Amino acid sequence: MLSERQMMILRAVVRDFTNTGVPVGSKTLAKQLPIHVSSATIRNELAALEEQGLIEKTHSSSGRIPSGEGYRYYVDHLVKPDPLRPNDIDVIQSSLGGDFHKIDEIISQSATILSNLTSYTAFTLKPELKNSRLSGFRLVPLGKRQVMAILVTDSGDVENQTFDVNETVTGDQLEAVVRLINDQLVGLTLPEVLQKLQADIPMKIANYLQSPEGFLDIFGDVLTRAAQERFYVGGRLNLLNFSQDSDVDSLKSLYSLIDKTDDIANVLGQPSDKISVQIGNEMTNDALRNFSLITATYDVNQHGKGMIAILGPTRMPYSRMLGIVGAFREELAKKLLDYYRFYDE
Amino acid sequence: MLSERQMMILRAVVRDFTNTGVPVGSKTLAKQLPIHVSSATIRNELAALEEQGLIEKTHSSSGRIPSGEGYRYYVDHLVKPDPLRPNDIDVIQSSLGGDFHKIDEIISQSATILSNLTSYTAFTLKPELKNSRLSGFRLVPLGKRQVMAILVTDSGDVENQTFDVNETVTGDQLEAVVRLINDQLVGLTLPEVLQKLQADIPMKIANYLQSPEGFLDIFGDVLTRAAQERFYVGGRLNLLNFSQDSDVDSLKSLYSLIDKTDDIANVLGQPSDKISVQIGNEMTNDALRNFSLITATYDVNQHGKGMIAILGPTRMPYSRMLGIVGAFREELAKKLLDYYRFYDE
DNA sequence: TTTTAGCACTCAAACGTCACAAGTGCTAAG
DNA sequence: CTTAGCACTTGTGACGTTTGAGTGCTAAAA
Repeated sequence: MLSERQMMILRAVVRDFTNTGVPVGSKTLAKQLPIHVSSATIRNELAALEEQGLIEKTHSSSGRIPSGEGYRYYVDHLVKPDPLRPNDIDVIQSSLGGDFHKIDEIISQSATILSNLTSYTAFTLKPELKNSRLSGFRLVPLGKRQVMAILVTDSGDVENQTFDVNETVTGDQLEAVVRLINDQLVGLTLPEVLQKLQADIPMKIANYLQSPEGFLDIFGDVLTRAAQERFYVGGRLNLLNFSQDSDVDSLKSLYSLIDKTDDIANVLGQPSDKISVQIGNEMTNDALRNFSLITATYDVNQHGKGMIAILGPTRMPYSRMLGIVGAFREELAKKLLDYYRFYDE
Repeated sequence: MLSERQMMILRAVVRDFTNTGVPVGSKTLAKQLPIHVSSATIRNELAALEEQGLIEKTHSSSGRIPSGEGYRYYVDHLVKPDPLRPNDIDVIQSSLGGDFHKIDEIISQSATILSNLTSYTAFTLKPELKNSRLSGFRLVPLGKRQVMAILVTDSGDVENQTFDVNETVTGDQLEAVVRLINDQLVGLTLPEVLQKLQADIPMKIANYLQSPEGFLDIFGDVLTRAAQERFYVGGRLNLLNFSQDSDVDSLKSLYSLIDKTDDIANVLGQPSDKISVQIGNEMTNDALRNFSLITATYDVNQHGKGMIAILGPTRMPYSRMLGIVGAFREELAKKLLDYYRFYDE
């Protein structure tokens, strides 16, 4: 249990250290704090905080820096999100203000904006597609042997893929297959479609194609891709700013991490309505030891929920970052609702 | 003009320095060289080479390192490509052996292979499309408002893009436009198509659509993208290995350079049948000061020529790298000819 | 004329010493 | 409970020394 004064001191330690990067000592704190106590008193309190594992020393006679637990306590109990700076508001307005023709453009642009605002690396994830429905399927013959499969969902997402047909398949056959798919599967959610694809569809298709496996593979492929969570990353290069003393190896593993959709999904974790902060030492991945991750969901009502996140050094100004993430999720939700309203009408 | 012995010494200096990274002195050279002379003699020769600007000292009493001009002389006159290591041959065979369904897959995979072989960053560029021809165009209505434009070339490339039609356009109108395009433009090379698009096509289309601008934009867009040179990059992260003392800024500019197609095209320069080496100081871009670029074309007969390149530190083992690039261009050409043979038949 | 041994000289890198500044813990008095 | 005072610790940076690799030059040898 911390006293009021200890909280005040812990808050000051975190704020000072995240701003300057220098371990903070008792004298500095005594000057900074609103209360009037001597540095010796602060020293006693610092010792108490260290006792509880909230702060630590870099060497036996250094000032204090927050420990992982200290950051945790700070973000859980002591921090309060900063309001946006006027300048930041401008940036959001102007970058998100234009006309977009695809959801993906908005989401991808958002990653860029977030990374610009924070000067960290940002991730955005479009609203989950689990409950979007198949609204159409086409097979378009392109030439001698190539066919393009196109899949459209009711949320306006389009996924396509070209493939080779190795045997001679007639246009009539293709049309029959397309009609079958559209009759049987349109209107179902994507997971439902995937399920049906395992069940009765193969037999029905066998009426029109002698070897339906190849086709089913393609269809399953493009379907999975459509249903897959789609990540966008902004400000990749900003990671370079925080690689202490050019530790190339950990940088490399960091980059391979953020380029793998699965891994990132794993790290981001489950969506929750609150803005969540993960401190480096709390994350399983070793490459993230010196980083913190702030994640938040945004809510587009019946169109589902998406996620935004920023990845920066553990030593980041949390109040400002929480302010940015909090405000941006709202703006993004608004923008997307606008977009859907236009698209649905 | 260099004497035989001077050439031998320069070659030894470059080879030793590219291997060890340490400035090389007269004693080391005396031991290494096949001829039997004292270090003092070598010192005299080194002074002569320095006189000519081919080598230099890092400080007044250090060993010698090759200058930009020294590297140039070395690659122009002294180096001879190493034969591939058996291991490298295996890597190429197994990575390029499988079945590919798109040219782009082969080219992109090639960038990865090259970067693995060299542990540098590799670029690959698919055979130029300037003389490939438009072989088909489709407009596929996807839903209330969305339409997908698909363009196919005779080399099997497919390019597509979805767009919104803002007014109510009937399926008949779309079909008429598609028929017009296919009648008038199929069989022409892509540059020819682009040219016609500026000339008489707009008027003809105006017969079917009241405001053809939007459509022409889309068509031009997807056409340009199809005709555009397409780069693939492999081993991006390897650049991190050569950033001396974590010079974050130059690293960043390096990365933004290689992510911009236009800039890269610029740096790679014009194709030439010989394998070409550009030494850091010869390149205009400052971020490349400490790098060298080896580029080579590969030739797929009537299907045009493409390019491969590797970017590594100026201090790279040129003989080995030239061997790899030389061998790989052959393998790639063979593979592509195989691919086209299958596709064309 | 070319090569070589010898020698004085240069410089980076490694190392130890020293003083300094910032900070701590502890004690004893307020 | 707070604070002044003090001894103690440690990173940092300045400075001088030593060491080793390498150079240029000179004069003798080939």
